[in-house]
Amino acid sequence: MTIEFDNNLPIYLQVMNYIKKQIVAGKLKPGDKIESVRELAAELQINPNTIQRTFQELEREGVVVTRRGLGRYVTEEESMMMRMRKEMADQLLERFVSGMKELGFGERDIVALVAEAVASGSDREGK
Amino acid sequence: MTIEFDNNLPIYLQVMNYIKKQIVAGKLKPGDKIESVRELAAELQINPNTIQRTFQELEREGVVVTRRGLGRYVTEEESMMMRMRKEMADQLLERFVSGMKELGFGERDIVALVAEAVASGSDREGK
DNA sequence: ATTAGTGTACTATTTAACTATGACACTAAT
DNA sequence: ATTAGTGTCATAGTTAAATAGTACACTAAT
Repeated sequence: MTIEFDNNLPIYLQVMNYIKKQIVAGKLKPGDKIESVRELAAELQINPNTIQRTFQELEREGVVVTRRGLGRYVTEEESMMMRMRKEMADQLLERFVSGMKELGFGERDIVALVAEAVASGSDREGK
Repeated sequence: MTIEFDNNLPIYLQVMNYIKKQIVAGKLKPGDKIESVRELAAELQINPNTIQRTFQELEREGVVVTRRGLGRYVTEEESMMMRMRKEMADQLLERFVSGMKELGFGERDIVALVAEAVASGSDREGK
């Protein structure tokens, strides 16, 4: 379990996204206990202070809940999950489409390229 | 002519992308003169040193050519343009598709969402 | 009470990005 | 020769991110 770090983006933001994705994808479910600050820091080889900041932000966003002395847990608010998923997807979509248009790609090109990219490197879907 | 700056990404990288997009989209053509360091700095309200760094990187990548005392010009290498366009599109595509999959979207969903997003907010294309 | 595992807080240091300023070298036009 | 507009370089200072190390408070289990 490692993260590919992009040097041009703050680490704490990248870890935030890493956690969010795990939640949205269902790998972390509402109420699940999250790794401790020190554990995650050791695992990702990051300073504990940086992980602390990561979780502070996630708590500010309402994604996780802290029980002092016990640990951190994924929020039980189901609506939060759906909202997060939609927000993150919308952002990905918007950036991608506007980016491609800025490169001069037409609408048909964009759809075709996605269809192609999505097909390669994956099994055939059921009917 | 302004850039929407994202605080989480270095300015010089954002300006680099801004220039590259202009070239790839044909708004800047091979051999075209580019705004001077001081001009662009004033226009974007950025320190000239930051713009200088932007262009240093662009030159290192072979995107622009410098004629000392004269100014900077878009490279004449046509192949460079095509390569850049493909590289930037591939990167956008890859990040988008892998991002959506990490959020738990299926292949059909992804294509459908793009088709929808691409259609809204744009004129009807000719046949 | 003690212990181990939590979150939290604080100070100090390093590094990269950005800014602010000033100066110098080259080129073309006058 | 002078001038204006280029790119280039150098020094210094500010800020945010990340690190390093230490310490404290809370909780559950023993």
